[in-house]
Amino acid sequence: MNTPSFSIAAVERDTGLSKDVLRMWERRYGFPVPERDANGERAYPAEQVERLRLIKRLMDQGHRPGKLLALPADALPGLAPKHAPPTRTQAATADTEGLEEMLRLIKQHDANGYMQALQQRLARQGLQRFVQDIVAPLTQRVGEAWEEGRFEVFEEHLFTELTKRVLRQAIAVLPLGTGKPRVLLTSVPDEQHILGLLMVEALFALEGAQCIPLGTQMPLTEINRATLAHGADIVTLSFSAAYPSRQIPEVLQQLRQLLPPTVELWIGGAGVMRTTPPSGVRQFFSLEQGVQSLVEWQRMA
Amino acid sequence: MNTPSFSIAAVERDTGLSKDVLRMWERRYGFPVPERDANGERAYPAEQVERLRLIKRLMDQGHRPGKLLALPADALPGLAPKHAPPTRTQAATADTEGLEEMLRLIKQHDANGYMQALQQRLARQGLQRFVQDIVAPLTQRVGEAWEEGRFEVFEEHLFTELTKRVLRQAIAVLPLGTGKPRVLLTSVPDEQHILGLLMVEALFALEGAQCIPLGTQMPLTEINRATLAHGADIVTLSFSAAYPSRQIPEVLQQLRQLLPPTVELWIGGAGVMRTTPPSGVRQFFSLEQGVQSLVEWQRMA
DNA sequence: CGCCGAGTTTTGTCCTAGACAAAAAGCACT
DNA sequence: AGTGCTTTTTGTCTAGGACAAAACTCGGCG
Repeated sequence: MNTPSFSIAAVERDTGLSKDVLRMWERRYGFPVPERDANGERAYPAEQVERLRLIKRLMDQGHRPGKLLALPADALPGLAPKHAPPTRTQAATADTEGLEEMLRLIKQHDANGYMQALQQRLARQGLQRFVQDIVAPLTQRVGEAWEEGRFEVFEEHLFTELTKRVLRQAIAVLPLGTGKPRVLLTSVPDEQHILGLLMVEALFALEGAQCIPLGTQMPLTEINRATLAHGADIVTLSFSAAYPSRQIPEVLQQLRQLLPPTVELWIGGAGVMRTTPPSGVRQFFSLEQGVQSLVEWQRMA
Repeated sequence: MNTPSFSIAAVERDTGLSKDVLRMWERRYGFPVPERDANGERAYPAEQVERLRLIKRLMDQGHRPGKLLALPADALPGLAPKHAPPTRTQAATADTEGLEEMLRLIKQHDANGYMQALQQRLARQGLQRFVQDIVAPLTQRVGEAWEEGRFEVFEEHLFTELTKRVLRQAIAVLPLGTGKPRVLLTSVPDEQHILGLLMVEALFALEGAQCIPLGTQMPLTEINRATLAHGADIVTLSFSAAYPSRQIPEVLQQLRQLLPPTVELWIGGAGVMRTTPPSGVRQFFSLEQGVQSLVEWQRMA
């Protein structure tokens, strides 16, 4: 046979759909219907995995599983995003043509060209405006492009990796923060996106805050330990659009319960737009809002 | 009640033990024995989660679950690592005292001091020796320290995050690679450690290779697409010691089957030390070995 | 004394199938 | 167009059973 087949664990890895869900769908909707290997275990042909991947992407855009699974395979690629297109509030000030040009560089896999374009803009505009006018809108556009199927996963990865580099580099050369609020920046397990946190870190560091970057995927109990060990005043988490939003309230409540009450818990990112946080948790819808809160905090102290 | 309790999903998140395993252990060994909430679902008290976390760490050191679960809770912390202490082959040339000093900085949570120490050494020694004599041994020591319980998870995260920055920064200022082998660097899903890949990238870039860094956690089918899109000659993966070694052969075989036969597949990292790779996959036990192979490749072409 | 092969135990993952709660959608009624 | 209620949809949890692969143990042989 020429088409390799995937175990249920492999499909979970590649599509992000849990084993439970895969089995449930098979039972309920009659798709996917994997073959069985010699041990009676599911063996998914590559073609079904591909279709599952597509279904997952459409679900992330607001489509419902029941509808998608009932649809024939060839009807899927034509579907448009379902939830309202994201607001483009910042478009007025942004250099739209320049942004599109940079997206084009990524799309052409021109890593060097993209890096140069970034560096150039950083040098010209300074870090603050670079973050707000370039990186943030770019990230948003890449997210949209991915949702619409115009970007491959690996193109998004390349974009993320290169952009992270420039941001980290820019942060590294800032004068070391020694100022008032000590801010711990991280994300919870299963949330691996860090670009948003880096943007926040850049802006916070510019305001003189002392940032403690812990990377992604910290277990909640470890976030608490780190908070105590570093004497942090604020814990900032980021949730991307890809994070399962149903889990957010539980996670936040749990963490809020673990942390000392005097420590503030701030959250932001595309993933928190559609949820209301539990009490004692502060939610941000934009970078500007976060910076404003930081400045307020500093004035209060 | 003052001790928050964890759902089975939360325990999976925080300990890394799968739901299946948690239920299995309960059935077989009588631990953990969670309480039940109103719906009859498991609710793990914080104390049991803590014990599970400890058990997991000891398992990663080579202890067997059956033994650990039979042991009383207070006997666990005293256990020593089981598998032979890693070889310290490079110790001869390394500046042992300096390394220990840097570890101490991390242990004291002195992020700024650690960054300065790193930058200083990078400037003094140059990138190549910095990677080989400082970053690689440091990473190894942090791994050992973590295994022995001398490092907390969040300390390891801080170390990783700060070290990544310096490395990325150093790579960013290298002359842009345009040379012969195009090398794609990434890791498979569930493998989030990237420090090893960054070290490889630094050394490869110094040899004039053109590196395409895609970050971590690429689905296998996406690795293949990226390879084709970028026209890569070599795909390099890294497996950390934390990666479940039982899954490595399957993953490699799958990927080898997906990739065009002309594309080489190179793997390295602490996770591959104890496994034999399938045919068509090249395994590296040290950074030097990787660089040597790259140079050979260049001579052949 | 060390090494190798066979047998035994340990251990994780997969399987089926049912139950239920939370979220989303539909709908009636201001 | 909004608001509150009912129904449908959907994911996660539960239970125990089966099995294969890995790890350990032990006997025999060089």
